[in-house]
Amino acid sequence: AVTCNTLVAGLCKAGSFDKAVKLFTRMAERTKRNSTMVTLAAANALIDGLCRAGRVDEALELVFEKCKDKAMINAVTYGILIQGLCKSKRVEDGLRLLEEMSTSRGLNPDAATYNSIIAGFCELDMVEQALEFFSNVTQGNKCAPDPVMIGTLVNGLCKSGRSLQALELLEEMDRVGCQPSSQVYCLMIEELCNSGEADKACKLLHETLRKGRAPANTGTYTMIVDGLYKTHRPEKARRHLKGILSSSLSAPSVVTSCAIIDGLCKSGRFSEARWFLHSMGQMGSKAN
RNA sequence: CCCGUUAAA
Repeated sequence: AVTCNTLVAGLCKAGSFDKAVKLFTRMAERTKRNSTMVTLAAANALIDGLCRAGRVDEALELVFEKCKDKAMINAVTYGILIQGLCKSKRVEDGLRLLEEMSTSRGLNPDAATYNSIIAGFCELDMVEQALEFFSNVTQGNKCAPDPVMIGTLVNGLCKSGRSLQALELLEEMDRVGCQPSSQVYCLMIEELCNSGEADKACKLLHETLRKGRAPANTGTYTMIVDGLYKTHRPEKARRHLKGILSSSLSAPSVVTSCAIIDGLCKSGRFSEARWFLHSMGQMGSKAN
């Protein structure tokens, strides 16, 4: 039965609705007793498939009108519908559903569901409302700040040209022990470089290296190196690059220093690359 | 336990 759930979900994602529905009905028929959890997961996958196909209203109708069985609705069902609404820019409807699920069904929204709302606001260029919603949820102890929410907000703020505010949020959340994925740091660094704040980007990279959350791709390093020399005096650029060599608890890894040298070479700064290699030696980092 | 959330290459 568990594999059937996964299968239904997979068929939906692959766009084969009919097959998924067929499988689902066969599952439902065979279900003897007490496997409501199992078919619930499959039903949710189907609802999600409908939403992703842009058929949110059909999904809503299915859940709230055609389905009399309360056991076939859980918090994930609501989460899916709320996401569906938000993705079709109907955040207000999503909020209504969010309200309903706790007040009239006693279901608790989780971080994923709250995040759908935040993402919905961002998509509508309503970052201000997204931030307000986020602080209501977290300050009101409904939900702890979540790494995904931070990612959503950072993305939203950056996309609306407020990268410095995004950085502030990132730092603030870091202080309360909430850090997003390395992809989000990657995005943040890119945005900072593009808005002439390569020095801040470099500092952030330094932080992520210390925390083991550094972006893994070399493109990020290239951007920082390029940005540093483009927007700052060479002395300042060197100081920032040196910052990565020093003051970390452990020496930078071979991949880190390689990536920096790579970035210097790719932007044609060969003498700077030689300088960096030399500095590495002075600071006790070995090249390979 | 299985189903839903943001994100770089």
